[in-house]
Amino acid sequence: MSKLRSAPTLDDVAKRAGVSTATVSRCLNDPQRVVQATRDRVMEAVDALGYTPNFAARVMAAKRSFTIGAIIPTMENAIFARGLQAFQEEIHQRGYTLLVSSSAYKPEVEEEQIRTLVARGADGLLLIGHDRDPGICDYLARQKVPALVAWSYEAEERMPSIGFDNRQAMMALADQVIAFGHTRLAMISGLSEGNDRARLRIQGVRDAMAQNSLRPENLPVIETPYEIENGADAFRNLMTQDAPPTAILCGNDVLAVGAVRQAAQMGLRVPEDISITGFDDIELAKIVQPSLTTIHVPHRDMGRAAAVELVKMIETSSPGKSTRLDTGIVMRDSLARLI
Amino acid sequence: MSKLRSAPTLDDVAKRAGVSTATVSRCLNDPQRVVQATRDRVMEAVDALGYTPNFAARVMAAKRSFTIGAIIPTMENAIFARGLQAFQEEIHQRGYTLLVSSSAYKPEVEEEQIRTLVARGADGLLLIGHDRDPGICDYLARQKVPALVAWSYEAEERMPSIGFDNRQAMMALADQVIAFGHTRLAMISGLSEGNDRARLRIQGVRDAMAQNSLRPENLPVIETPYEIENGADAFRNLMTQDAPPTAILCGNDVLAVGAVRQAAQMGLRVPEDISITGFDDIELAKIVQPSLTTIHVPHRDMGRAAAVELVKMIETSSPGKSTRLDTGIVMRDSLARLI
DNA sequence: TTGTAAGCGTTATCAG
DNA sequence: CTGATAACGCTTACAA
Repeated sequence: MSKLRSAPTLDDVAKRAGVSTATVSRCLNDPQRVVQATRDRVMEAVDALGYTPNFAARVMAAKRSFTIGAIIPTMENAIFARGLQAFQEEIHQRGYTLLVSSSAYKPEVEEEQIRTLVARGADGLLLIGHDRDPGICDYLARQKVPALVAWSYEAEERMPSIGFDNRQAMMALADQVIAFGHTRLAMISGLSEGNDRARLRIQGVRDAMAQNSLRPENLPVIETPYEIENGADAFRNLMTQDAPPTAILCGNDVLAVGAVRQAAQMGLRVPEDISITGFDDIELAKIVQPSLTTIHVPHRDMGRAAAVELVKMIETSSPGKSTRLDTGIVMRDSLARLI
Repeated sequence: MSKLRSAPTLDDVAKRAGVSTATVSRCLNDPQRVVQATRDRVMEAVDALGYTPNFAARVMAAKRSFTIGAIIPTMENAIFARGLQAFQEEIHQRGYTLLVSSSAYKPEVEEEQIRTLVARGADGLLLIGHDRDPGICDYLARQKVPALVAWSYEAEERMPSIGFDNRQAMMALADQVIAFGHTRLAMISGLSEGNDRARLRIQGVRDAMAQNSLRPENLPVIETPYEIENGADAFRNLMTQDAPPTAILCGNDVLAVGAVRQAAQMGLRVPEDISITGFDDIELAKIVQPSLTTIHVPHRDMGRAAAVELVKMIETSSPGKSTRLDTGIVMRDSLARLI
């Protein structure tokens, strides 16, 4: 009948300390509610036995997991790494643990992950971007699991968000490009379906063109997954057509790096022969040659702010409030001034 | 008494389908054990109610979580990203979910994470490298939680491992460097304390020197955390001494990239004035100029193999067997031939 | 301040 | 093939 070297339980600790399980539980969760003497005895028992509370049991009883789930489109490239790290540090400080999973940019995978995380008792969820099936928002509302959107800011959306204005950021950059005398623009974008960031960035370029009397409908746009190779392919594609562009705006730094490399491969000088811009300002942007003119995104600030807000939503049952962070243009070497 | 729009439970489903909870449970876990007719009725109820099983309850009852935990030193740079992604894909295919956390290269954090993951009912653990307190291995053994080490191969260690021979890989590279005529070597390493990969890579360089009649004790080694900036600082340090080296071997690509950038900053040409090598062959290695001569590590294969092995350990209670993967030297542009 | 005992939502063992 | 029912380990009223 003896549990052969299995994990010690509350009961074991209670017995060894000569108290009830309730008291042990209190010692662990709210130490002030038990007198010093018993507390000492209990704690002694706890680490004599090497006791660790069983998480599943705790979640079931408390209906609270101190776990926050995050679903990001990808872990492979660095886009989300830094912000997530900051998010993690911040919630950890507040006593929460982070569960990360990646959806590979697939809506149906994201949905499955959301359900999994909720079933696992996540107290709150961090999601990327606003584009998703309303049904899943209903689900979250019904389950009363607070969710916060990051990497995108949109006050009018149903879920609160912490991020930046993707359209406006890209519009500012395109504006700059045009101010430098470029009139033949092109764009290498991420897949815009189900990805509001990608969609809004394209829109930003178009809006800048319209504002500057260029014809947005003439903007060549290639949509492709965010991979270096794809950026390279798209670049070749764009440059081998008649009247190639003088400036290519890329949906993110990864695509831009691919474009820069392909340019070198084709014997084109950047930015003398062709200007290329990025978005995100990840580490790569500084390292590639020439270094990338790009949009700086405050990854760490965003992660931290998201953490603070989400924890607040969880702990006060507040609906959550949206915050818009600023981005800025980082001028480096991949954009040429024509005039 | 009505549960106001709370998550539906097994009981709710059972009632709606007019069966017992046991039957519903069986429908979900082992459908063959219940006849088509009832199964249909149950399934209808399941998705009419939008039922998702409560994970904590399931874990408690089944003592099985279909969760695998992985603790990696860092998520910030790309070193582990690719391998982990492959690992995740592979276990997901086998019905497991991955829980990732990062230890920031701190042994005490890793230990805490291990305990947390075990408390959460992880069925198995993926750990990086062999260097850790034996106490924690005892703990894992006592809890009967299988653990597998990756990124390092060492048949003699207590835990089974899937990885490569860090010493030998680095030795081969150093050998090549020496064969190219370099005699004044230096090394920029990661912090070797608690990091067997770093330690063994240093050893590899020393062994190659000894084998080639150079004096290993003369090798200048700077140990520093794996960050680009640190690689740059170390490089400056090394190059501003008397009789600077002609080749610097870096503990990984991140440090090497820092060194390359600092070289440019100091007006030194790579590889004409100074040769620099990396380790890992992450994406960065191809992008930096000049591209990095480095050690290629089969990240994805390693991740996949680790997944297969760990799941096997979990499902068959086998002790696990170690596998050594091959690495290779990738010759690019950052290493010069002197003779 | 501490103890008792009723859940929490599953799975699994028996019977039927 | 299906139904009761006893765990699983913890939290939390409620009592003492």
